[in-house]
Amino acid sequence: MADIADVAERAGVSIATVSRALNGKSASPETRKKVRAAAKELGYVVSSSASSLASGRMNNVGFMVPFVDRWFFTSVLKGVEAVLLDRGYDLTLYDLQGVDEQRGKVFANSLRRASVDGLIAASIELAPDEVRTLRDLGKPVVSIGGSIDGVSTVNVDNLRVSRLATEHLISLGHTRIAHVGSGSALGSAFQLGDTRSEGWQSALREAGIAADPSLFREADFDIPSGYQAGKSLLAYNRPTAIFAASDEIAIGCLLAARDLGLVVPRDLSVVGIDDHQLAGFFGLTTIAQFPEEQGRHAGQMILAMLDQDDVDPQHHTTETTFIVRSSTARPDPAS
Amino acid sequence: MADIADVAERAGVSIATVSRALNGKSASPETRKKVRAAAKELGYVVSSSASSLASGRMNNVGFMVPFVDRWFFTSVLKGVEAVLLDRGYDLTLYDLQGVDEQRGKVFANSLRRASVDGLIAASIELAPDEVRTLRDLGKPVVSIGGSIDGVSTVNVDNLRVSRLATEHLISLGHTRIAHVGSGSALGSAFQLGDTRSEGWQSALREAGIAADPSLFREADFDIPSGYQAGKSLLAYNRPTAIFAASDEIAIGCLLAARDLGLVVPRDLSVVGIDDHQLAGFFGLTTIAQFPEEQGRHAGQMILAMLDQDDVDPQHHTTETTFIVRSSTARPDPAS
DNA sequence: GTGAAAGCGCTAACAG
DNA sequence: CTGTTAGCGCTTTCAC
Repeated sequence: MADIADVAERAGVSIATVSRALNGKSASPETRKKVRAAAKELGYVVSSSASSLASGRMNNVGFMVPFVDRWFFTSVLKGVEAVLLDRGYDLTLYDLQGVDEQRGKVFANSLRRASVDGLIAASIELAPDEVRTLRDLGKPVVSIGGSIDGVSTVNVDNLRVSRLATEHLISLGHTRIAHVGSGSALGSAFQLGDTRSEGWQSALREAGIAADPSLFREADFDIPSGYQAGKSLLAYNRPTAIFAASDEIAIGCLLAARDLGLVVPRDLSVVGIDDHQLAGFFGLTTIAQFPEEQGRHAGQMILAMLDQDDVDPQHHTTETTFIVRSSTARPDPAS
Repeated sequence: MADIADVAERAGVSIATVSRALNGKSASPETRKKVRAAAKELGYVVSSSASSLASGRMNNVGFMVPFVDRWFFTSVLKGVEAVLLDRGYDLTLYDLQGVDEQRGKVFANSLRRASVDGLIAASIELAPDEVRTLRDLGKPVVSIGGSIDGVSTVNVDNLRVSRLATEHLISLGHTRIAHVGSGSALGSAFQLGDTRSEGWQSALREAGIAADPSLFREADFDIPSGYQAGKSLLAYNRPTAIFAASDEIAIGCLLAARDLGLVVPRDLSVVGIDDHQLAGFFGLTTIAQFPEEQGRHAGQMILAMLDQDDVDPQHHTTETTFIVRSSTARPDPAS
């Protein structure tokens, strides 16, 4: 591998000049041309470790998620990656695989080892000392889908969204409205769904309807889990409507209803959150939350923080869109 | 940040000893204990760039995919990540986002910059000179879902699998058997589906059935695209069976059939490949190919190559399982 | 705008 | 088993 000295020799300039010319620092146009040519001829590429060691910049951003194989996270990832690649940054993925304890490992192994310039955490509750470590290291953090003290965030207004969804069902005349979302299990370490449960409860309360605890089910944010929850919810003394904390859960409920011989929306109304790729195929009424857009925004935020250090924490709320399809209707008076 | 010298001083040993003690090289148990203690007290963590610069090891493996938001790739990713995290390796994600030209960029920006120790490429056709560059750099490569000259591979026997799927339909008595898969568009740069088309053709040929070109449709490997293809295939002069190159395509076809008022499997049989999470819900007959397992295997392969350099290219074929559900049956004699 | 030189923090011979 | 000593390849003052 050709190194910077080879390029310098070939271009007839000093090592320092090569470094500057290649990094867009002060250098005469003419020198720059010579250097570029020499570099190309030699097939020279900087050594990232040498460059990082000398400069302290890694050109790499970490992205931490509780799961990679969920639509929401994959979509966010896509948005983040698009922005980063475009700016020549690499993306290091930390997939916690649903095991919160992995977080400590990742911190010890990678983050503190300073192998990334910053961190984007999606639906993850970082511990205060982790945040402090990162700040002391001068590494910006942006959190998606959850707020962490003193950290920039990209979010949707989850409380509002879940109230909206619930109110939609109420306004159609439903009173037995169930909710499938995440409880404490994942919810605490991974900031997933508690706020949505609150929205459900508060909307019901304001409508003068008591939130029936027997109409709540916990579920992971995927289709099989939504299916289980749906089956259990619809087996006996069933609700006329379900507010699911995600489209994947909602689709699971729809499939459960189908398998139980229920007709949607006649026997059951279902509303989700996301606007998942499949939502349209199932006629699912939902609230779109554009995760890819959230990812792009988070990516831009962190790049901005990298460019000009110490920016104050920013907070961005992504807009949502209510999409009414055919999975919700007035309750059947006959039933 | 405390550095290695601080630890050395505190432990009362030399810098070199600290390095060795912490890296599991020769060091007396007692020294090791002292050093560990000192490191912990100071909150010391190696600088990855310094360590990499000196050792040439990055502790990082690149993972390249044409898309992140497809079930297959997400599943593979999950498997790879599990193995790597477990061994303390980081994973750098290169998401080409369906744009093959991104590959060149990634090569220039990251791979040659030597920021990874090796590369796992899923369904990607690396150019010969790219492979050569990597080999010259001493960086192992493993390819998943496609074979590249002189590179280790993890694969399923795509030809066999697609023949199997087609033969299943033939054995049920179908003769108008359509295929939805990938054509040349993505197929060439991203090794996705051409082999599966071949399997379809050859199985038909051997059964003495002419593969009708009008019964072939190209599709991306996702549900919406499968839906489009299905709609177009089933609109007019329709086949009695469809072999889809992936479950997502197959599910798209199933949804298209549903929307056209067709009853599966009475009016139409559909078989896919994957055993996608949703396959069971749709009663889809399919051939399971365990992508997560493929990912784990690829991860182990590359770790092995990293441990003992210059191993000969290995080739691993993952087993598949035929799963018959309710989306396939004998053609309806009435139609 | 350009060159010389001092590290960045660690690992890997090499002696002992 | 441990200390000494070279670098690893680049960026960045500091002079000029």
